[in-house]
Amino acid sequence: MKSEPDTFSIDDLYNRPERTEPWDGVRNYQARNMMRDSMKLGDWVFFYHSNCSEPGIVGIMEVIKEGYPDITAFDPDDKHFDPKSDLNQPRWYRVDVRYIRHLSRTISLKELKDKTELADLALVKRGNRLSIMPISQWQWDFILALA
DNA sequence: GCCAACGTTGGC
DNA sequence: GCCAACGTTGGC
Repeated sequence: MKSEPDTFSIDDLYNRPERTEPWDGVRNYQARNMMRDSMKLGDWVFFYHSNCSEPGIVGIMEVIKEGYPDITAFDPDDKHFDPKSDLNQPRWYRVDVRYIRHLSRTISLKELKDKTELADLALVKRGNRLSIMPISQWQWDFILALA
């Protein structure tokens, strides 16, 4: 899962009550589908810092609540308000995540791109702007071993 | 700040 | 259903 550290960093997550945060404001259907359908209680997730001086994976968090309607879509004062999201048929979903730990160092995007073993990782594929992407167990283990 | 690579919108 | 225009993402 990506986040811009200027907006919400892994340190921000660490400092939240219960070190927990609803991952709201996502307004992309593919990312929505993953939160609504694929991410399961207890799943571990890499926290990725995007749009910053050193983009890369910085830590690990855990899904502590599976997909449920993102109520920020119903709030006209919210930055991510979507008038087309119906209360009875919500368009957007979110999951809750909890901080697990920082990695011992940032695994930079550059380093991930340089590993031929990770050629199939969605994150390093050209033009991929999705803020939530799948990862295989094998890829997960490989990346963790780099830290 | 630039710009490539998207995703969305809306006229037709 | 097509596609041009527009907005956003995010690396660099």
